[in-house]
Amino acid sequence: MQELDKKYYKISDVSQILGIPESTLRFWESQLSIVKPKRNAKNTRFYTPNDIEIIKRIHYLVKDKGMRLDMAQAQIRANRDGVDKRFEVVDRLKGIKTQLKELQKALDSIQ
Amino acid sequence: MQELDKKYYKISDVSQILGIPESTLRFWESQLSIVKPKRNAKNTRFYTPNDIEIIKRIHYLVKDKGMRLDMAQAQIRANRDGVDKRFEVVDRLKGIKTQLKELQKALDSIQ
DNA sequence: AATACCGTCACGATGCGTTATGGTGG
DNA sequence: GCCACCATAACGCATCGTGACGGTAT
Repeated sequence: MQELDKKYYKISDVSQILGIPESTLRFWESQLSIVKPKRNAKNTRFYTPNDIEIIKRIHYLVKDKGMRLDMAQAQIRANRDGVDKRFEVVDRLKGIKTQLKELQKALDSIQ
Repeated sequence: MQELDKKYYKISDVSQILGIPESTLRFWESQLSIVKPKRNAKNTRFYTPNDIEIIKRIHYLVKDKGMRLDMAQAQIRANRDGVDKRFEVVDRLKGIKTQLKELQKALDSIQ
């Protein structure tokens, strides 16, 4: 996995890191509302590591999954909920794990 | 859910049932290898209920999910495995359920 | 004759991305 | 003057779907 330790990246950096042309990054930004990097006073884009992660995901959905741009965006948005639900499930499983451990202890203590 | 009790359907039936033009059904068939309805001696298409289910799924993936036709097909093919894996998981969970029930019985029988 | 299929081909719409142009700032 | 950025628009390409045509069978 790529290390993204800087706070902000220029479009040329993102292009080079992800192997996506700058023109494509600009085009995606024009089509999607999910990627809106910060700008400085001179209107230059500055991408956060999180921006880059989102772009990476778009690239995956569009190139590998064959999704349309807007649907990829919808998918990513929906996935926020999906991820949250997964965390809920994990939490419930953690609870069950605790119960099972207690059960095991209880069983061990028998005889 | 729609009842598909006949064994075979003509293209006009499928078109009417799914609300998809015949031309589109023919086009999809020309592009995909996953929908190849049987033909009679006169070359007329005859769709099985299973064919119709697959077409319904294609329609969902392409229209609702925004996938490209070929990717929708790939997804459906991959999903066969996915479904199988899910069944395996269910089987394992059934086994665990049985074990837990036995455990419960064992616990109940203690004092 | 009218209807319901068939294949093929041409056409148009849309989505996607690149290229070209001209402009600004360091 | 060079370079990196910007916006905008024109362009090319592929995908998708429809419509039209002529042909065959009932």
